[in-house]
Amino acid sequence: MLDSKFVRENIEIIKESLRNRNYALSLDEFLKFEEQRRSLLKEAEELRNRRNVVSEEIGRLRIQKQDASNLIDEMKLVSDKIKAFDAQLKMLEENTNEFLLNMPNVPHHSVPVGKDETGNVEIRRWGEPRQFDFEPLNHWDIGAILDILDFDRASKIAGARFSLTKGAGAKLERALMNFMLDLNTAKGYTEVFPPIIVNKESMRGTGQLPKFEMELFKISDPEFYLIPTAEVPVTNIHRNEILQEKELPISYTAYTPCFRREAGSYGKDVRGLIRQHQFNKVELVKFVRPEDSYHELESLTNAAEDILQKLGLPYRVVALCTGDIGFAASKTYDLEVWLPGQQKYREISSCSNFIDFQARRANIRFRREGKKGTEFVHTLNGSSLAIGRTLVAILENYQQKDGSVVVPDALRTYMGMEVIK
RNA sequence: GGAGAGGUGGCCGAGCUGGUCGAAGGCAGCCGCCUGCUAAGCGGUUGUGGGGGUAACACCUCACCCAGGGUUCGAAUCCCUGCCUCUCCGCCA
Repeated sequence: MLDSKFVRENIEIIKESLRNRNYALSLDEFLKFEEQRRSLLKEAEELRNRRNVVSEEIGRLRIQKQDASNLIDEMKLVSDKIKAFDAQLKMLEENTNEFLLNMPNVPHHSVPVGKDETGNVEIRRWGEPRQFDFEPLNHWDIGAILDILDFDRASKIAGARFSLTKGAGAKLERALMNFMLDLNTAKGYTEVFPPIIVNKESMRGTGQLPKFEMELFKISDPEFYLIPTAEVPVTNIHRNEILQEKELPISYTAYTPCFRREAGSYGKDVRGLIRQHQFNKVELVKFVRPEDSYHELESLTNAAEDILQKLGLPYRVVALCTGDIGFAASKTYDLEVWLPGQQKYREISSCSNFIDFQARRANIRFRREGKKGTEFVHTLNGSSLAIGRTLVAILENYQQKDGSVVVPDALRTYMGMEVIK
């Protein structure tokens, strides 16, 4: 969420941001309501002040056993007026708040301007796509040959866009989680295992609600949501807290299942593991001082890249442009892994700096050493990595002519085998 | 699922027969004094958010005693709803 004062005082910046993000939001109504709200607030507060002063006087008179009925009558009227003001204020506040909750973050000046994913900019590449002396297969074909992926039965159990891993496939999934968590904790990230069902406040805190309800699985009675990413529960660990400067940066890593409706992606990636309603992911989350956040974004992105490098998977780093960047993010790098089955780089991680956008929604602040008052922290997160897609990348990149798959060196102790066949 | 207790400032803890309560007292923190150092002791001070104000402070004001409603001239205190915590019984991985 943006600061309403910031919006009021920086209309041009906001307008440009909305234009670059392809958002058709009019600020005029917001500014009008904001103006009304502030002038009403002032009047209402003056009346409250009057009531406070006179009520005290009434108390004094009663102790002295003097008559205060005329003052009480007057205050009845004042109280009625206050109620009327409050009702109006409440409406205006709901309007402006609703507006702010639906307003996206302002992209950092280093974010390339562009209208969709074609405007994204490649920053660097690592690794060379392997040259095959045979026609590389898709991961679902490899999975079928090795009998480690079973989509038919998964759809019987749950439905479309669910998967079932089996044998070495299931073990590979577990090996990847452990490998990633071990690597992350060795870098100083604290491992947490949070709830994967959360309340509305948490979803609002990180920005999924109110705007993206359609993308979430919801449980009613009682009302809960399944998390679409560990970002939600982990960032909300510190909701409504004031942290000490010396505690920062706080770094967490978490493995969780993730659940997404994938509404509106009907034609996309219908086969295979790429786009599932349920998938596993290891996430990195950081809480940092404002002046450190862009530097920390680089460090967090490097941590995610390190996993790909240790697995020997070729990838590239892409800076998302203003038209493709997420609602809450001020800057995002996507990591895209090479998939021989598709002859394409596909997203496997997304690392973002949210600056104070989530912190303001979730009310996560910190106090500077020796200074009065509080400031919002900056929050960041990134996948390290999406497990299912990593499994896809391994199957496709390490496949052999005979249909077997070589286990990357880094995973052999976790897998207890060198080849899946 | 049944029965009960409770949620107050960084922490502990009073207030809860409605008024002078942003809230006693203690601890912790900060500033100063004192003893040759340390400890103890003495004095002062220390919440968050909004609005106004200032060059910036100061300052003025409103709100906040789990959350949301209600009663009242006035609510931390009374009433209702929700959430959470704890104890006992039952049930269960």
